Amino acid sequence: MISYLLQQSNTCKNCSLSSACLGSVDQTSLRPGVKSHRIYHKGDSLFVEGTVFNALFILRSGSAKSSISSTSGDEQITGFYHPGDLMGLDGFDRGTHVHRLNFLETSSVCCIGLGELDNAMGESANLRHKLLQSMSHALIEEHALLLSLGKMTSEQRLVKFLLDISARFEKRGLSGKEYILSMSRIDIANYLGMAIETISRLLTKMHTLGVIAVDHRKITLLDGEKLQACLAGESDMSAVVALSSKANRAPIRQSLSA
Amino acid sequence: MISYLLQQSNTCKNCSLSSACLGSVDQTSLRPGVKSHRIYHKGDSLFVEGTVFNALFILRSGSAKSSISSTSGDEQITGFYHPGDLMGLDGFDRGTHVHRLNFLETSSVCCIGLGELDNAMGESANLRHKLLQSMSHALIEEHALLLSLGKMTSEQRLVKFLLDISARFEKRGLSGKEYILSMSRIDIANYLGMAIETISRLLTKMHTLGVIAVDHRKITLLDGEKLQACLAGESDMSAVVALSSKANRAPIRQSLSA
DNA sequence: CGTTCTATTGACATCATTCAACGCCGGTGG
DNA sequence: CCACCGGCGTTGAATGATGTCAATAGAACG
Repeated sequence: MISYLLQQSNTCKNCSLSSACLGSVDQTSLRPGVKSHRIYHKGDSLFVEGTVFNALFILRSGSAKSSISSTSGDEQITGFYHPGDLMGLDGFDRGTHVHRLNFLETSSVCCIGLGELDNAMGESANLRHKLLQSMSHALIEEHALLLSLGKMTSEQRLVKFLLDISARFEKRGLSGKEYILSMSRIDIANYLGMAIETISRLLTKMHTLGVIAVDHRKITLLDGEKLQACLAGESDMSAVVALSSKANRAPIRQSLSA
Repeated sequence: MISYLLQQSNTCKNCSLSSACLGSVDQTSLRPGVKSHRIYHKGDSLFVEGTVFNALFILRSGSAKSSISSTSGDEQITGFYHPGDLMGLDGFDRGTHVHRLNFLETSSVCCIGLGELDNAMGESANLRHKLLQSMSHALIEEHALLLSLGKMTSEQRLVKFLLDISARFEKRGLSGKEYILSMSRIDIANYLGMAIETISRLLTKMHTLGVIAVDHRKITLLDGEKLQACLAGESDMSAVVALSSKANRAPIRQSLSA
Protein backbone atom coordinates (compact mmCIF):
# COMPACT_ATOMS: atom_id res chain seq x y z
CA MET A 1 0.00 0.00 0.00
CA ILE A 2 2.67 2.43 1.00
CA SER A 3 4.84 3.64 -1.83
CA TYR A 4 7.97 5.43 -0.77
CA LEU A 5 9.52 5.40 -4.20
CA LEU A 6 8.23 7.18 -7.19
CA GLN A 7 7.43 5.33 -10.31
CA GLN A 8 8.70 7.02 -13.42
CA SER A 9 6.35 5.37 -15.81
CA ASN A 10 4.78 8.32 -17.60
CA THR A 11 6.18 11.61 -18.67
CA CYS A 12 3.98 14.28 -17.24
CA LYS A 13 2.59 15.71 -20.44
CA ASN A 14 -0.76 16.51 -18.91
CA CYS A 15 0.99 18.35 -16.18
CA SER A 16 2.47 21.12 -18.25
CA LEU A 17 -0.99 21.79 -19.62
CA SER A 18 -3.03 21.39 -16.49
CA SER A 19 -3.89 24.55 -14.66
CA ALA A 20 -3.75 22.63 -11.42
CA CYS A 21 0.02 22.52 -11.61
CA LEU A 22 0.32 26.27 -12.00
CA GLY A 23 -0.53 26.83 -8.38
CA SER A 24 2.55 27.73 -6.41
CA VAL A 25 5.39 27.38 -8.87
CA ASP A 26 5.98 28.78 -12.31
CA GLN A 27 5.54 25.77 -14.53
CA THR A 28 7.61 27.00 -17.45
CA SER A 29 10.73 27.11 -15.32
CA LEU A 30 10.13 23.58 -14.21
CA ARG A 31 9.17 21.90 -17.41
CA PRO A 32 12.55 20.22 -17.90
CA GLY A 33 12.43 19.00 -14.31
CA VAL A 34 8.98 17.52 -14.34
CA LYS A 35 9.45 13.90 -15.11
CA SER A 36 6.74 11.79 -13.67
CA HIS A 37 3.39 11.64 -12.07
CA ARG A 38 1.76 8.92 -10.10
CA ILE A 39 -1.54 7.91 -8.55
CA TYR A 40 -1.96 7.25 -4.84
CA HIS A 41 -4.92 6.01 -2.86
CA LYS A 42 -6.56 6.88 0.41
CA GLY A 43 -4.20 6.28 3.32
CA ASP A 44 -1.08 5.89 1.15
CA SER A 45 2.08 7.67 2.24
CA LEU A 46 4.09 9.83 -0.15
CA PHE A 47 6.91 10.00 2.37
CA VAL A 48 7.33 9.45 6.10
CA GLU A 49 9.67 10.74 8.78
CA GLY A 50 13.21 9.93 7.70
CA THR A 51 12.48 9.33 4.03
CA VAL A 52 15.37 10.64 1.94
CA PHE A 53 14.53 13.96 0.40
CA ASN A 54 15.15 13.70 -3.32
CA ALA A 55 12.18 15.38 -4.90
CA LEU A 56 9.52 18.01 -4.51
CA PHE A 57 5.91 17.20 -5.31
CA ILE A 58 2.95 19.03 -6.71
CA LEU A 59 -0.50 17.72 -5.96
CA ARG A 60 -2.51 17.50 -9.21
CA SER A 61 -5.76 16.13 -7.89
CA GLY A 62 -7.17 14.73 -4.68
CA SER A 63 -6.08 15.84 -1.22
CA ALA A 64 -3.47 15.05 1.41
CA LYS A 65 -2.39 15.85 4.92
CA SER A 66 1.06 16.28 6.45
CA SER A 67 1.79 15.43 10.03
CA ILE A 68 4.61 15.33 12.51
CA SER A 69 4.91 12.97 15.44
CA SER A 70 5.87 14.46 18.76
CA THR A 71 8.31 12.89 21.17
CA SER A 72 5.43 11.41 23.13
CA GLY A 73 4.29 9.52 20.05
CA ASP A 74 0.99 11.14 19.17
CA GLU A 75 0.62 12.87 15.86
CA GLN A 76 -0.09 16.46 14.97
CA ILE A 77 -1.45 17.32 11.56
CA THR A 78 0.48 20.29 10.20
CA GLY A 79 -1.35 20.98 6.99
CA PHE A 80 -3.80 19.95 4.30
CA TYR A 81 -3.00 19.97 0.61
CA HIS A 82 -5.20 20.63 -2.37
CA PRO A 83 -4.52 20.51 -6.12
CA GLY A 84 -1.71 22.89 -7.07
CA ASP A 85 -0.01 22.81 -3.69
CA LEU A 86 3.69 22.16 -3.33
CA MET A 87 4.57 19.30 -1.00
CA GLY A 88 7.81 18.16 0.58
CA LEU A 89 9.50 21.47 1.38
CA ASP A 90 10.31 20.21 4.86
CA GLY A 91 13.05 18.03 3.41
CA PHE A 92 15.40 20.91 2.63
CA ASP A 93 16.42 21.21 6.27
CA ARG A 94 18.19 17.93 6.87
CA GLY A 95 17.99 16.07 3.59
CA THR A 96 15.38 13.73 5.02
CA HIS A 97 11.73 14.47 5.57
CA VAL A 98 10.60 15.53 9.00
CA HIS A 99 6.93 15.26 8.17
CA ARG A 100 4.82 12.39 7.03
CA LEU A 101 2.46 12.89 4.12
CA ASN A 102 -0.70 10.84 3.68
CA PHE A 103 -3.42 11.05 1.09
CA LEU A 104 -7.02 11.57 2.11
CA GLU A 105 -8.42 10.19 -1.11
CA THR A 106 -7.26 8.92 -4.49
CA SER A 107 -4.80 11.54 -5.71
CA SER A 108 -2.41 12.34 -8.53
CA VAL A 109 1.04 13.78 -7.88
CA CYS A 110 3.78 15.40 -9.96
CA CYS A 111 7.37 14.70 -9.03
CA ILE A 112 10.23 17.15 -9.52
CA GLY A 113 13.64 15.57 -9.05
CA LEU A 114 15.95 17.51 -6.78
CA GLY A 115 18.92 17.43 -9.14
CA GLU A 116 16.94 18.91 -11.96
CA LEU A 117 15.40 21.43 -9.63
CA ASP A 118 18.85 22.54 -8.55
CA ASN A 119 20.12 22.82 -12.10
CA ALA A 120 17.10 24.84 -13.04
CA MET A 121 17.64 27.10 -10.06
CA GLY A 122 21.20 27.82 -11.12
CA GLU A 123 19.91 28.99 -14.47
CA SER A 124 16.62 30.61 -13.72
CA ALA A 125 16.44 33.55 -11.33
CA ASN A 126 12.70 33.40 -11.82
CA LEU A 127 12.51 29.89 -10.44
CA ARG A 128 14.69 30.83 -7.49
CA HIS A 129 12.33 33.64 -6.67
CA LYS A 130 9.25 31.49 -7.06
CA LEU A 131 10.56 28.81 -4.80
CA LEU A 132 11.72 31.25 -2.13
CA GLN A 133 8.41 33.01 -2.45
CA SER A 134 6.52 29.79 -2.02
CA MET A 135 8.46 28.91 1.10
CA SER A 136 8.17 32.40 2.50
CA HIS A 137 4.46 32.24 1.87
CA ALA A 138 4.19 28.95 3.70
CA LEU A 139 6.13 30.47 6.57
CA ILE A 140 3.75 33.39 6.80
CA GLU A 141 0.75 31.11 6.68
CA GLU A 142 2.25 29.12 9.50
CA HIS A 143 2.70 32.25 11.53
CA ALA A 144 -0.87 33.24 10.87
CA LEU A 145 -2.09 29.84 11.92
CA LEU A 146 0.05 30.11 15.00
CA LEU A 147 -1.60 33.37 15.78
CA SER A 148 -4.96 31.77 15.43
CA LEU A 149 -4.10 28.93 17.77
CA GLY A 150 -2.81 31.29 20.39
CA LYS A 151 -5.24 34.13 20.42
CA MET A 152 -8.56 32.92 19.06
CA THR A 153 -11.37 30.98 20.62
CA SER A 154 -12.20 27.51 19.36
CA GLU A 155 -15.12 28.95 17.46
CA GLN A 156 -12.95 31.49 15.69
CA ARG A 157 -10.39 28.85 14.84
CA LEU A 158 -13.06 26.68 13.26
CA VAL A 159 -14.55 29.61 11.34
CA LYS A 160 -11.10 30.56 10.09
CA PHE A 161 -10.54 26.99 9.01
CA LEU A 162 -13.79 26.89 7.04
CA LEU A 163 -13.02 30.22 5.40
CA ASP A 164 -9.48 29.13 4.54
CA ILE A 165 -10.79 26.02 2.85
CA SER A 166 -13.33 28.17 1.06
CA ALA A 167 -10.65 30.54 -0.23
CA ARG A 168 -8.57 27.65 -1.48
CA PHE A 169 -11.53 26.20 -3.35
CA GLU A 170 -12.26 29.54 -4.96
CA LYS A 171 -8.64 29.96 -5.96
CA ARG A 172 -9.04 26.78 -7.95
CA GLY A 173 -12.13 28.13 -9.65
CA LEU A 174 -14.54 26.03 -7.64
CA SER A 175 -17.35 27.15 -5.40
CA GLY A 176 -16.13 28.50 -2.11
CA LYS A 177 -19.66 28.68 -0.75
CA GLU A 178 -20.45 25.02 -0.92
CA TYR A 179 -17.83 22.35 -0.73
CA ILE A 180 -17.08 18.87 0.55
CA LEU A 181 -14.51 18.56 3.30
CA SER A 182 -11.93 15.97 2.34
CA MET A 183 -10.87 15.36 5.93
CA SER A 184 -12.66 13.82 8.90
CA ARG A 185 -13.70 15.69 12.05
CA ILE A 186 -10.92 13.82 13.77
CA ASP A 187 -8.36 15.34 11.40
CA ILE A 188 -9.86 18.79 11.79
CA ALA A 189 -9.80 18.48 15.57
CA ASN A 190 -6.21 17.33 15.50
CA TYR A 191 -5.19 20.12 13.13
CA LEU A 192 -6.91 22.85 15.15
CA GLY A 193 -5.87 21.41 18.47
CA MET A 194 -9.30 20.80 19.92
CA ALA A 195 -11.57 17.88 20.84
CA ILE A 196 -13.76 16.40 18.12
CA GLU A 197 -16.74 16.93 20.40
CA THR A 198 -16.03 20.64 20.35
CA ILE A 199 -15.88 20.62 16.57
CA SER A 200 -19.18 18.82 16.41
CA ARG A 201 -20.86 21.14 18.92
CA LEU A 202 -19.64 24.28 17.17
CA LEU A 203 -20.74 23.06 13.75
CA THR A 204 -24.25 22.28 14.97
CA LYS A 205 -24.35 25.60 16.82
CA MET A 206 -23.49 27.56 13.69
CA HIS A 207 -25.88 25.44 11.70
CA THR A 208 -28.64 26.26 14.19
CA LEU A 209 -27.78 29.94 14.03
CA GLY A 210 -28.14 29.76 10.26
CA VAL A 211 -24.68 31.01 9.27
CA ILE A 212 -23.66 27.70 7.75
CA ALA A 213 -25.31 24.49 6.69
CA VAL A 214 -23.74 21.17 7.58
CA ASP A 215 -24.63 17.91 5.89
CA HIS A 216 -22.05 15.34 6.88
CA ARG A 217 -18.92 16.59 5.12
CA LYS A 218 -20.73 19.02 2.87
CA ILE A 219 -20.36 22.57 4.15
CA THR A 220 -22.39 25.52 2.86
CA LEU A 221 -21.42 29.02 3.90
CA LEU A 222 -24.69 30.90 4.21
CA ASP A 223 -23.59 34.20 5.72
CA GLY A 224 -20.02 35.16 4.89
CA GLU A 225 -20.32 38.51 6.60
CA LYS A 226 -21.26 37.06 9.94
CA LEU A 227 -18.44 34.55 9.64
CA GLN A 228 -15.99 37.37 8.97
CA ALA A 229 -17.46 39.38 11.84
CA CYS A 230 -16.87 36.46 14.16
CA LEU A 231 -13.22 36.41 13.15
CA ALA A 232 -12.69 40.14 13.49
CA GLY A 233 -14.85 40.77 16.54
CA GLU A 234 -14.18 39.73 20.07
CA SER A 235 -17.48 38.09 20.85
CA ASP A 236 -18.79 34.72 19.71
CA MET A 237 -21.12 33.75 16.90
CA SER A 238 -24.30 34.00 18.98
CA ALA A 239 -23.40 37.61 19.81
CA VAL A 240 -22.64 38.38 16.16
CA VAL A 241 -26.00 37.02 15.07
CA ALA A 242 -27.82 38.89 17.84
CA LEU A 243 -25.96 42.08 17.03
CA SER A 244 -26.70 41.71 13.35
CA SER A 245 -30.44 41.32 13.82
CA LYS A 246 -30.40 44.34 16.09
CA ALA A 247 -28.45 46.31 13.46
CA ASN A 248 -31.10 45.39 10.91
CA ARG A 249 -33.81 46.83 13.06
CA ALA A 250 -31.83 49.86 14.17
CA PRO A 251 -32.10 51.94 10.98
CA ILE A 252 -35.88 51.91 11.34
CA ARG A 253 -36.16 53.14 14.87
CA GLN A 254 -33.05 53.72 16.99
CA SER A 255 -34.86 53.83 20.29
CA LEU A 256 -36.19 50.34 19.89
CA SER A 257 -32.83 48.73 20.38
CA ALA A 258 -32.20 50.39 23.74
CA MET B 1 14.16 56.48 16.78
CA ILE B 2 12.84 54.19 14.12
CA SER B 3 15.28 53.46 11.35
CA TYR B 4 13.77 51.86 8.29
CA LEU B 5 16.78 52.42 6.10
CA LEU B 6 20.14 50.86 6.55
CA GLN B 7 23.22 52.89 6.92
CA GLN B 8 26.11 51.64 4.86
CA SER B 9 28.83 53.35 6.84
CA ASN B 10 31.13 50.49 7.71
CA THR B 11 32.16 47.42 5.85
CA CYS B 12 31.39 44.45 7.99
CA LYS B 13 34.90 43.20 8.57
CA ASN B 14 34.15 41.98 12.07
CA CYS B 15 31.30 40.00 10.70
CA SER B 16 33.27 37.60 8.60
CA LEU B 17 35.34 36.82 11.66
CA SER B 18 32.66 36.72 14.29
CA SER B 19 31.32 33.32 15.16
CA ALA B 20 27.96 34.89 15.82
CA CYS B 21 27.35 35.32 12.10
CA LEU B 22 28.03 31.68 11.34
CA GLY B 23 24.70 30.69 12.80
CA SER B 24 22.24 29.88 10.09
CA VAL B 25 24.02 30.75 6.87
CA ASP B 26 27.39 29.77 5.51
CA GLN B 27 29.41 32.90 5.85
CA THR B 28 31.97 32.19 3.13
CA SER B 29 29.27 32.14 0.48
CA LEU B 30 28.01 35.47 1.65
CA ARG B 31 31.20 37.38 2.14
CA PRO B 32 30.89 39.36 -1.11
CA GLY B 33 27.31 40.21 -0.21
CA VAL B 34 27.84 41.41 3.30
CA LYS B 35 28.24 45.13 3.10
CA SER B 36 27.16 46.87 6.24
CA HIS B 37 26.23 46.52 9.81
CA ARG B 38 24.41 48.86 12.08
CA ILE B 39 23.48 49.41 15.72
CA TYR B 40 19.88 49.60 16.90
CA HIS B 41 18.45 50.37 20.30
CA LYS B 42 15.68 48.99 22.46
CA GLY B 43 12.31 49.51 20.79
CA ASP B 44 13.73 50.40 17.37
CA SER B 45 12.17 48.80 14.30
CA LEU B 46 14.27 47.12 11.64
CA PHE B 47 11.26 46.92 9.36
CA VAL B 48 7.49 47.13 9.72
CA GLU B 49 4.49 45.75 7.82
CA GLY B 50 4.76 47.00 4.27
CA THR B 51 8.43 47.94 4.31
CA VAL B 52 9.99 47.13 0.93
CA PHE B 53 11.97 43.92 1.09
CA ASN B 54 15.45 44.64 -0.20
CA ALA B 55 17.76 42.88 2.20
CA LEU B 56 18.13 39.99 4.58
CA PHE B 57 19.58 40.56 8.03
CA ILE B 58 21.72 38.60 10.45
CA LEU B 59 21.57 39.52 14.10
CA ARG B 60 25.12 39.88 15.44
CA SER B 61 24.38 40.82 19.03
CA GLY B 62 21.42 41.73 21.18
CA SER B 63 17.91 40.36 20.68
CA ALA B 64 14.76 41.10 18.72
CA LYS B 65 11.18 40.02 18.27
CA SER B 66 9.03 39.73 15.16
CA SER B 67 5.31 40.27 15.25
CA ILE B 68 2.30 40.34 12.99
CA SER B 69 -0.83 42.38 13.53
CA SER B 70 -4.12 40.60 13.08
CA THR B 71 -7.12 42.08 11.34
CA SER B 72 -8.57 43.09 14.69
CA GLY B 73 -5.53 45.21 15.40
CA ASP B 74 -3.82 43.42 18.26
CA GLU B 75 -0.37 42.04 17.78
CA GLN B 76 0.96 38.53 17.92
CA ILE B 77 4.66 37.94 18.49
CA THR B 78 5.84 35.33 16.02
CA GLY B 79 9.42 34.81 17.08
CA PHE B 80 12.43 35.89 19.07
CA TYR B 81 15.86 36.36 17.55
CA HIS B 82 19.27 35.80 19.06
CA PRO B 83 22.79 36.38 17.68
CA GLY B 84 23.36 34.40 14.48
CA ASP B 85 19.70 34.28 13.51
CA LEU B 86 18.53 35.21 10.03
CA MET B 87 15.82 37.89 9.95
CA GLY B 88 13.51 39.15 7.23
CA LEU B 89 12.70 35.92 5.37
CA ASP B 90 9.03 36.86 5.39
CA GLY B 91 9.70 39.44 2.66
CA PHE B 92 10.23 36.88 -0.10
CA ASP B 93 6.51 36.27 -0.43
CA ARG B 94 5.26 39.63 -1.66
CA GLY B 95 8.34 41.81 -1.88
CA THR B 96 7.27 43.72 1.20
CA HIS B 97 7.55 42.60 4.78
CA VAL B 98 4.52 41.08 6.44
CA HIS B 99 6.04 41.11 9.87
CA ARG B 100 7.34 43.87 12.04
CA LEU B 101 10.70 43.48 13.72
CA ASN B 102 11.60 45.25 16.94
CA PHE B 103 14.72 45.09 19.06
CA LEU B 104 14.50 44.14 22.71
CA GLU B 105 17.83 45.75 23.60
CA THR B 106 20.77 47.45 21.94
CA SER B 107 21.66 45.20 19.02
CA SER B 108 24.00 44.94 16.06
CA VAL B 109 22.77 43.77 12.66
CA CYS B 110 24.40 42.64 9.40
CA CYS B 111 22.70 43.57 6.15
CA ILE B 112 22.80 41.45 3.01
CA GLY B 113 21.51 43.27 -0.03
CA LEU B 114 19.00 41.34 -2.08
CA GLY B 115 20.71 41.92 -5.40
CA GLU B 116 24.00 40.60 -4.18
CA LEU B 117 22.27 37.70 -2.50
CA ASP B 118 20.63 36.82 -5.79
CA ASN B 119 23.86 37.03 -7.73
CA ALA B 120 25.57 34.88 -5.16
CA MET B 121 22.75 32.36 -5.38
CA GLY B 122 23.14 32.07 -9.12
CA GLU B 123 26.79 31.18 -8.63
CA SER B 124 26.85 29.19 -5.44
CA ALA B 125 24.84 26.01 -5.15
CA ASN B 126 26.04 25.86 -1.57
CA LEU B 127 24.42 29.16 -0.75
CA ARG B 128 21.19 28.10 -2.41
CA HIS B 129 21.10 25.02 -0.26
CA LYS B 130 21.92 26.93 2.90
CA LEU B 131 19.19 29.44 2.33
CA LEU B 132 16.59 26.85 1.45
CA GLN B 133 17.72 24.83 4.42
CA SER B 134 17.38 27.80 6.69
CA MET B 135 13.86 28.51 5.49
CA SER B 136 12.88 24.87 5.65
CA HIS B 137 14.22 24.76 9.17
CA ALA B 138 12.21 27.81 10.16
CA LEU B 139 9.14 26.16 8.65
CA ILE B 140 9.68 23.02 10.68
CA GLU B 141 10.21 25.01 13.85
CA GLU B 142 6.96 26.79 13.16
CA HIS B 143 5.17 23.52 12.78
CA ALA B 144 6.66 22.27 16.01
CA LEU B 145 5.57 25.42 17.79
CA LEU B 146 2.16 25.02 16.28
CA LEU B 147 2.03 21.53 17.66
CA SER B 148 2.94 22.87 21.07
CA LEU B 149 0.24 25.52 21.01
CA GLY B 150 -2.39 23.07 20.00
CA LYS B 151 -1.73 20.00 22.03
CA MET B 152 0.14 21.00 25.15
CA THR B 153 -0.97 22.49 28.42
CA SER B 154 0.16 25.97 29.35
CA GLU B 155 2.72 24.50 31.67
CA GLN B 156 4.22 22.39 28.93
CA ARG B 157 4.29 25.34 26.57
CA LEU B 158 6.20 27.41 29.07
CA VAL B 159 8.63 24.59 29.82
CA LYS B 160 9.20 24.10 26.12
CA PHE B 161 9.83 27.80 25.76
CA LEU B 162 12.41 27.82 28.54
CA LEU B 163 14.15 24.77 27.11
CA ASP B 164 14.16 26.27 23.62
CA ILE B 165 15.81 29.41 24.90
CA SER B 166 18.25 27.25 26.80
CA ALA B 167 19.16 25.29 23.67
CA ARG B 168 19.71 28.48 21.72
CA PHE B 169 22.03 29.83 24.38
CA GLU B 170 24.01 26.63 24.40
CA LYS B 171 24.28 26.66 20.64
CA ARG B 172 26.02 29.99 20.97
CA GLY B 173 28.45 28.54 23.50
CA LEU B 174 26.80 30.18 26.49
CA SER B 175 25.29 28.57 29.53
CA GLY B 176 21.93 27.00 28.85
CA LYS B 177 21.38 26.33 32.52
CA GLU B 178 21.39 29.91 33.68
CA TYR B 179 20.43 32.80 31.48
CA ILE B 180 18.73 36.17 31.41
CA LEU B 181 15.49 36.42 29.47
CA SER B 182 15.66 39.30 27.05
CA MET B 183 11.89 39.63 26.80
CA SER B 184 9.22 40.67 29.30
CA ARG B 185 6.53 38.38 30.70
CA ILE B 186 4.12 40.30 28.53
CA ASP B 187 6.04 39.28 25.42
CA ILE B 188 6.28 35.68 26.57
CA ALA B 189 2.56 35.58 27.28
CA ASN B 190 1.78 37.06 23.88
CA TYR B 191 4.12 34.65 22.12
CA LEU B 192 2.77 31.56 23.88
CA GLY B 193 -0.82 32.70 23.66
CA MET B 194 -1.57 32.85 27.36
CA ALA B 195 -2.26 35.43 30.06
CA ILE B 196 0.68 37.01 31.84
CA GLU B 197 -0.86 35.94 35.14
CA THR B 198 -0.63 32.33 34.02
CA ILE B 199 3.04 32.78 33.14
CA SER B 200 3.69 34.27 36.54
CA ARG B 201 1.80 31.54 38.39
CA LEU B 202 3.54 28.74 36.54
CA LEU B 203 6.98 30.21 37.08
CA THR B 204 6.46 30.52 40.81
CA LYS B 205 4.96 27.04 40.92
CA MET B 206 8.00 25.52 39.23
CA HIS B 207 10.27 27.62 41.41
CA THR B 208 8.50 26.29 44.49
CA LEU B 209 8.80 22.74 43.22
CA GLY B 210 12.52 23.30 42.84
CA VAL B 211 12.86 22.48 39.14
CA ILE B 212 13.86 26.02 38.19
CA ALA B 213 14.95 29.17 39.98
CA VAL B 214 13.45 32.49 39.01
CA ASP B 215 14.99 35.83 39.92
CA HIS B 216 13.27 38.52 37.93
CA ARG B 217 14.46 37.75 34.37
CA LYS B 218 17.23 35.42 35.40
CA ILE B 219 16.23 31.79 34.89
CA THR B 220 18.16 28.84 36.27
CA LEU B 221 17.25 25.36 35.14
CA LEU B 222 17.80 23.15 38.18
CA ASP B 223 16.39 19.84 37.02
CA GLY B 224 16.53 19.31 33.27
CA GLU B 225 15.24 15.76 33.54
CA LYS B 226 12.04 16.77 35.28
CA LEU B 227 11.52 19.52 32.74
CA GLN B 228 11.91 17.03 29.92
CA ALA B 229 9.61 14.60 31.71
CA CYS B 230 6.97 17.28 31.91
CA LEU B 231 7.19 17.77 28.14
CA ALA B 232 7.08 14.09 27.31
CA GLY B 233 4.64 12.93 29.95
CA GLU B 234 0.97 13.59 30.12
CA SER B 235 0.73 14.87 33.66
CA ASP B 236 1.82 18.19 35.08
CA MET B 237 4.95 19.26 36.90
CA SER B 238 3.61 18.51 40.37
CA ALA B 239 2.94 14.94 39.30
CA VAL B 240 6.40 14.63 37.74
CA VAL B 241 8.06 15.80 40.94
CA ALA B 242 5.91 13.53 43.10
CA LEU B 243 6.63 10.59 40.84
CA SER B 244 10.34 11.30 40.89
CA SER B 245 10.61 11.46 44.68
CA LYS B 246 8.70 8.22 44.94
CA ALA B 247 11.09 6.62 42.47
CA ASN B 248 14.03 7.83 44.53
CA ARG B 249 12.71 6.31 47.71
CA ALA B 250 11.49 3.11 46.16
CA PRO B 251 14.85 1.29 45.91
CA ILE B 252 15.37 1.65 49.67
CA ARG B 253 12.13 0.41 51.09
CA GLN B 254 9.07 -0.07 48.90
CA SER B 255 6.56 -0.09 51.72
CA LEU B 256 7.51 3.35 52.96
CA SER B 257 6.12 5.15 49.98
CA ALA B 258 2.66 3.63 50.34
C1' DC C 1 -25.55 -8.05 8.02
C1' DG C 2 -22.46 -7.22 11.51
C1' DT C 3 -18.19 -4.90 12.83
C1' DT C 4 -15.74 -0.80 13.02
C1' DC C 5 -15.01 3.88 12.34
C1' DT C 6 -17.10 8.38 12.58
C1' DA C 7 -20.14 11.69 14.46
C1' DT C 8 -23.47 13.69 17.69
C1' DT C 9 -25.15 14.87 22.26
C1' DG C 10 -25.26 15.26 27.46
C1' DA C 11 -23.20 15.67 32.19
C1' DC C 12 -19.32 16.80 34.62
C1' DA C 13 -14.60 18.31 35.82
C1' DT C 14 -10.86 21.36 35.17
C1' DC C 15 -7.67 24.35 33.44
C1' DA C 16 -6.95 28.98 32.12
C1' DT C 17 -8.71 33.64 31.68
C1' DT C 18 -10.62 37.66 33.72
C1' DC C 19 -11.13 41.05 37.20
C1' DA C 20 -9.10 43.05 41.04
C1' DA C 21 -5.73 44.50 44.46
C1' DC C 22 -1.17 45.03 45.73
C1' DG C 23 4.11 45.32 45.85
C1' DC C 24 8.33 46.40 43.41
C1' DC C 25 11.28 49.18 40.72
C1' DG C 26 13.12 53.05 38.01
C1' DG C 27 12.41 57.56 36.53
C1' DT C 28 10.95 62.33 37.16
C1' DG C 29 9.97 66.47 39.27
C1' DG C 30 9.24 69.23 43.29
C1' DC D 1 15.99 63.88 49.41
C1' DC D 2 11.51 62.43 49.04
C1' DA D 3 6.94 61.89 46.85
C1' DC D 4 4.63 60.58 43.01
C1' DC D 5 3.85 57.88 39.00
C1' DG D 6 3.68 54.37 35.32
C1' DG D 7 5.21 49.92 33.79
C1' DC D 8 6.04 45.32 35.25
C1' DG D 9 5.18 41.44 38.06
C1' DT D 10 2.78 38.69 41.62
C1' DT D 11 -1.24 36.78 43.98
C1' DG D 12 -6.29 35.75 45.07
C1' DA D 13 -11.21 34.71 43.84
C1' DA D 14 -14.70 33.83 40.53
C1' DT D 15 -16.31 32.86 35.94
C1' DG D 16 -16.38 30.47 31.75
C1' DA D 17 -14.78 27.85 27.92
C1' DT D 18 -13.09 23.46 26.57
C1' DG D 19 -11.71 18.77 27.50
C1' DT D 20 -13.06 14.24 29.33
C1' DC D 21 -16.10 10.49 30.07
C1' DA D 22 -20.03 8.06 28.54
C1' DA D 23 -23.95 6.58 25.77
C1' DT D 24 -25.93 6.39 21.33
C1' DA D 25 -26.64 6.41 16.46
C1' DG D 26 -25.42 6.54 11.74
C1' DA D 27 -22.11 5.47 7.85
C1' DA D 28 -18.62 2.70 5.72
C1' DC D 29 -16.62 -1.43 4.68
C1' DG D 30 -16.03 -6.06 4.07
